[in-house]
Amino acid sequence: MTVRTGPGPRERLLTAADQLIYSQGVNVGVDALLKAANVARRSLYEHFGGKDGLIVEVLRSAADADAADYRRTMDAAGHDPRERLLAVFDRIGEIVAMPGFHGCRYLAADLGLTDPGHPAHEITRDYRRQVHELLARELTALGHPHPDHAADQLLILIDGTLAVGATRPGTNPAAAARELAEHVITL
Amino acid sequence: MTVRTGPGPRERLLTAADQLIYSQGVNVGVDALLKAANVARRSLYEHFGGKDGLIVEVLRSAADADAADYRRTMDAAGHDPRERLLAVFDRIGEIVAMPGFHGCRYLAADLGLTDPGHPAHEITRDYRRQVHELLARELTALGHPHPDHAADQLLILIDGTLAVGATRPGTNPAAAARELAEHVITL
DNA sequence: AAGCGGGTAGATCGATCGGTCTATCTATGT
DNA sequence: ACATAGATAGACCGATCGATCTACCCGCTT
Repeated sequence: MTVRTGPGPRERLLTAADQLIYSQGVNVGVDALLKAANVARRSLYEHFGGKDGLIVEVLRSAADADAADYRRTMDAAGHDPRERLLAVFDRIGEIVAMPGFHGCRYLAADLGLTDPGHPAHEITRDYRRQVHELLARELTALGHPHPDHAADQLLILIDGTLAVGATRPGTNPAAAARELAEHVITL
Repeated sequence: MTVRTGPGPRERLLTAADQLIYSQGVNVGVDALLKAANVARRSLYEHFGGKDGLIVEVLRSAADADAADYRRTMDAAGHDPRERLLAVFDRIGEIVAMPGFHGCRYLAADLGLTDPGHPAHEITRDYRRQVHELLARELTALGHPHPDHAADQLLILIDGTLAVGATRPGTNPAAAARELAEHVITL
């Protein structure tokens, strides 16, 4: 039959760890993760080799989801590269306003994992490169003279918005960043 | 005589913790802090009441020092508000380029201390308010129509620069941010 | 000389950390 | 019917966490 079978331990661990690691930081205890996922201790080490492996996999799938979210956001904004880029900042405005938001999870992971050799850093680096390329592509389509440089600037605005959104609640950093993004785009 | 007496245990703990907490994160062990400061265990609890008290005091003194650094940077740039504001981004460029830099310590503290009630959050919040006011004052002197809003934007650029400087080594985010800062100022 | 406050050194506490282990249960395939 | 793979529950490991405690030592005042 193989029906009515809910998500397996690997899936449950990933989704539970995704939420718990973001809300509690990368230093959450293994016990808390297992309890939240309702998974046996052994399953964690079978599927991920350890806590670090789980962290890496959580970040990887989150990065895929977030990159897809950006793509979806841009596609929903039509074909004009200007609109597609500005839509990203509108979307970030929504993200920052979501309850429970408290900063960029990738920056949090990088800051929380002291060891520079931790494999999680590669994931976050790749994710940023991916977003940068996403932005640069639109800027190129826009005919921007320096798409790479402009993408750098948009990335600064994005990271700044996420940081300010986490640390200065009540303000609307996404709207302020969007204005600057318009200036970056308009050239 | 009371001479030739080096810094006391409180001073040593503060300076050692300042470096160690930034380089290792707020989760450094108490043992590591004591060892780095060459201080008896008891002294920590006598002077700061515990690890949390030490963290708070470290952040407070660091915030004072950083705010003073911003003021000094602006004063060294002369009296023109434009020059004074742009000098901040040049200074941030230096900071980001310093060996061992790996992000804004205040954001790292906020992200590392999960408990929203931790007293350290008040310190970081006050620091940001302080910087915001510093920027807004110059913008007002510049005759900017919306100094508060512009200060918000400069703060986004600053936080974004620090984040990108930490996560995308090799790039020069301060220079890119400075261009956008010029646009914010020029109105 | 005596007393005292501030400092050091280090044992010790219970809790928790990440990780390994054994034992048991269950569903599947043959 | 039986064997096997995958999952669970939970004991257990050494290490480390933050914090408390005792014992000692030094320099100062009186």
